[in-house]
Amino acid sequence: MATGRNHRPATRSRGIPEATVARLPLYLRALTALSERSVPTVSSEELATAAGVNSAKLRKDFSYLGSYGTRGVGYDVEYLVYQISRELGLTQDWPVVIVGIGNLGAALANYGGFASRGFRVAALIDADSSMTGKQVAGIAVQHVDDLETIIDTNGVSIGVITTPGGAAQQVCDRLVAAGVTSILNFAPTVLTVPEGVDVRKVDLSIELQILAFHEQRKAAEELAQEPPSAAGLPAASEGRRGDQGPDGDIPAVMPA
Amino acid sequence: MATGRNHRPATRSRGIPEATVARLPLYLRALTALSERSVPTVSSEELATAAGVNSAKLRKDFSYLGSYGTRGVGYDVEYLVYQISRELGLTQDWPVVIVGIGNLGAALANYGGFASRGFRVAALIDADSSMTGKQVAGIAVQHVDDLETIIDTNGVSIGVITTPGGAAQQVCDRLVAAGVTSILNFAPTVLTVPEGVDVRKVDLSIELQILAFHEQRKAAEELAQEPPSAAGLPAASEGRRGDQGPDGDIPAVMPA
DNA sequence: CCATCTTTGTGCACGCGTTCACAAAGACAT
DNA sequence: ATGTCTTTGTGAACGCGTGCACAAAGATGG
Repeated sequence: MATGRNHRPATRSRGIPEATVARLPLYLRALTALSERSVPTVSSEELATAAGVNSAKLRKDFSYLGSYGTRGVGYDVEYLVYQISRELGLTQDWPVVIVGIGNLGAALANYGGFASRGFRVAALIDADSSMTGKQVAGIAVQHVDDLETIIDTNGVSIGVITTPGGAAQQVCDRLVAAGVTSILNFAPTVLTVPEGVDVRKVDLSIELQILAFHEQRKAAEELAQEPPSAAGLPAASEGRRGDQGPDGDIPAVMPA
Repeated sequence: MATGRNHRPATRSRGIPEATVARLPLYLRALTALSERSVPTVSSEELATAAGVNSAKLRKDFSYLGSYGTRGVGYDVEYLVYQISRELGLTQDWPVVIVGIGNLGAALANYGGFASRGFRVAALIDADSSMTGKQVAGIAVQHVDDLETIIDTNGVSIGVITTPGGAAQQVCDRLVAAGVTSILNFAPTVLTVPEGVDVRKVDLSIELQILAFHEQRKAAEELAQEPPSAAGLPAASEGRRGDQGPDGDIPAVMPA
């Protein structure tokens, strides 16, 4: 995603593989839970199951950060929490703006998981004038006209876009021009940004479509395994699928 | 993310690589846009830029579905829309339940991108009795006590969890027991499910943490390259420059 | 101090996904 | 028909991520 031009070959940021970075927050959450239960140390095996990953993978991930474990014992929970937090940059304050205060924007504004991890909602911005001044999650919504000023005075470098698809690119451009260098995009649009700006995309409908694919596949498999019971229409159309259908193609069939 | 035991070995569902499946919805969206503009055919190069990917990758992706293009011309838009829709199982109706009608649940219920792609919100479910009967997105919220009945009578196989983290596993268990085999989880929890159930996770705070990591890295690099000038506030970046942003794109959204 | 036991850290092999680069296929003009 | 031009489809190479399996490191007990 991101730029319209092609990207570099899966950059390894400072030696830490992207895949590992993506898992660090997962470990952090599991560790935080342990910390709250005052558990002093944890083995790679335990932590791995808590985070839902393979223990070898976890150890390798940690090895990129340095050697923070003790053989025969495990990892010191508090120390690891600190190290991962530091690595992810969560020891500092990240002011964030949310643009587009519909249901989703409001949901994010209310989401507790942010504040607890160094993210502070600095401002809520919407294009609808009738929203301006309204309180959402205890914060007054501001008008999009003031976007640049807001970014500037708050030193915001991370922006969240929850506008309709049509407005996203335009908002993105303004955010970037105002100095934002990281964008979390919830709009169903491919954003084009200049070099040096990071974009991450969360697309609700895409996730569902991927699930549907697997769901369909499961249904088809089940049907195929089933004995010659009356599976829907018995007689069956003659050789359907005239030309297309990559070979062993099982047409769509609904389960449930 | 499922834990029970590990899942099929990164299964290539029916020969189509996971990575490709994850991109199909992206292509579909771009194609739909073209279709609405009555564009008859499109080349791999054009479609690739519209979808934000590499053209070679796109062609290879399509090659898994079969040979639907015409050399020297490109792909027939309408035909491709149909083929991908069919492949993803979007030609059929998928009833979906959303459990946990807070801000996020409401946002999803209102999200237009669902209905247009074969997904139908069959029911909204919440544990709070005072919510029961309330209309959200034109649908009456039902109580979680009736969860099993709702799943059963509507033939639901896909569930969306937007509850607080604490309730997620419990809800998940009930959904699965009632017959749901695909779950989209927005709660910040690692779900454990039996074999054969797919879970995809969307974690808002994880996405932000990944952005923070890269943001911090960019700031650090800039600082390192900068002459010993006072670099002001760490967060408020200023000097835009043609550096490289990481783009190896590993979504925090994981397959089960 | 030595033996044993636990758990980390990592070398290695394997497989998936990406990308390049090009031959084959078809369109189109002459 | 024949030649030229465009664009697909794919063989092959490469790089990243994963997981196994084990040696090294430290804890613990006698």
